[in-house]
Amino acid sequence: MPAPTRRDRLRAETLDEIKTVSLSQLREVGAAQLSLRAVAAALGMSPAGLYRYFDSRDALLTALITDAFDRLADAVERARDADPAADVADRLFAALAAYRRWAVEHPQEFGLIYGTPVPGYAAPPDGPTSVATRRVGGAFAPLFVEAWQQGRLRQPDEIAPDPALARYAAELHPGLPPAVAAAVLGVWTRLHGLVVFEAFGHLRWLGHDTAALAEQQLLLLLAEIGLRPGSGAG
Amino acid sequence: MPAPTRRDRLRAETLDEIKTVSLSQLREVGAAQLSLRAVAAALGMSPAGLYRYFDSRDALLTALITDAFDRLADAVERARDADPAADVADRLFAALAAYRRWAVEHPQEFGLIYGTPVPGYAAPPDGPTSVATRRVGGAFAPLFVEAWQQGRLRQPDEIAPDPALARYAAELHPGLPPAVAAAVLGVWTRLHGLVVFEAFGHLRWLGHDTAALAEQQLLLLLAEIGLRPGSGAG
DNA sequence: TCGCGATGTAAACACCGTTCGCTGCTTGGT
DNA sequence: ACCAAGCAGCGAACGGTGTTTACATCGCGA
Repeated sequence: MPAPTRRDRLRAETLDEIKTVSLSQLREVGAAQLSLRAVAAALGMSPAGLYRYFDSRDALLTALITDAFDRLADAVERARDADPAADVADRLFAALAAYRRWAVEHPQEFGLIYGTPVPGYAAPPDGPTSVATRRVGGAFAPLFVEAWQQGRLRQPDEIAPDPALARYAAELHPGLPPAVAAAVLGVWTRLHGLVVFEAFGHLRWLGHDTAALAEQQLLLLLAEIGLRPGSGAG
Repeated sequence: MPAPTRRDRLRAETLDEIKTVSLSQLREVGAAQLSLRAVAAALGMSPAGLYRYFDSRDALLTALITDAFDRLADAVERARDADPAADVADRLFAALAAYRRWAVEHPQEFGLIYGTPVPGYAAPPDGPTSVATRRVGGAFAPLFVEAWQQGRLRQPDEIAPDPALARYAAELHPGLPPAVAAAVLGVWTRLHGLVVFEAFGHLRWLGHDTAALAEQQLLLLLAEIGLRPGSGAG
């Protein structure tokens, strides 16, 4: 591994600058209105110069997407591990709340990663976005495994065997029952529905402050799998 | 009310044609890539001509949005009322499944109405999109009221009082407990999370056929409020 | 020091949404 | 039956976009 030359360093800096400026533009005007020419102008560059760093506007957006995914996953993991000694129910609640909080505070970035997909485009299963998606889900999973190991995970009476679910369970933890994997998926998707509605403004007709409502829903979500935060060991 | 003149009829027909062509373009290339010039060309019109029917591209998209909302609500209501004599649990399952099915079969339209919002734009509370949103939610609500009246709705032990929730409950049915309103909102948002993930391809890493998984999740969703479809009166 | 590849630029291309001024045609009233 | 008014539609243009191309310039390894 050769020492990074001066030019390499400059290139890395410029690349970072481009992403920083693009991100701030994204936050202001949204992904749809993000303009390469405006980004270039803010950098004091010509529009064509950007093409030395990104093949296309889509490539730039893809980079922003994976970065945003990472920040979301970071936020969740940080909340999850803030108090490692806390009860697993409290840690899971903190993780869910962090997911919601990040989305509400960064609606543009959340929309970028979880919003309307481009019709023709299918993310390659090994591509950066797929990896990042699984990382977010993976941030929740250990807590479910832990709660299951403690015998505190309420599981549905019957669960039809599903190959995809079985594969996912095995991937999460050896010997993990598919029902636990279903719980991970279930809580994640349900959390996501609430968060999407709130972050995208589809709950605004309910009232301006939906934070209390959201927290209530999160508690109900956990109660359904038998976990009750804030009660020592609920 | 004067009889519609010939010009009125032609105008209505053209307006319909514009929306039809736009919709098919939307389904092909997505909302972001929908081009007025392409729509005009497909109609054998000049681009400027479209402006006699819609003030702007956004106005056209708004019309498409409200139409899509209506079709979604139609699909849900049709499934709900397909067998009015059926048990309420079965009818609710049918309604939820219709919501999912419509989204999966029309991802572009679903994305249009529930996807990434425009950053500056806030839908006016009395605007057509807000009305349409509530109509979709309103399609589910009567079933919850019915199940509650039959005493078959499992309610969470405790539910913190929330003014927005209380207002919503009163709006749905006089004397309805806020907990039931919370159930409506809860089931709706959770269903939505599952559907968004599936329709937007965020579950594709799980496997290609997520239909079985989705149906399973719907059943779990209903089980959580005490309803079990397909069992006479579960 | 030379030469090459990387960096950046200006100009152009094709497309976009939108506006403006104009031509006909439909319509309601005389 | 005719005429003025309004509506539908058009071509041309404007300012914007992403992207490509040909050309200059600079940093670096040989």
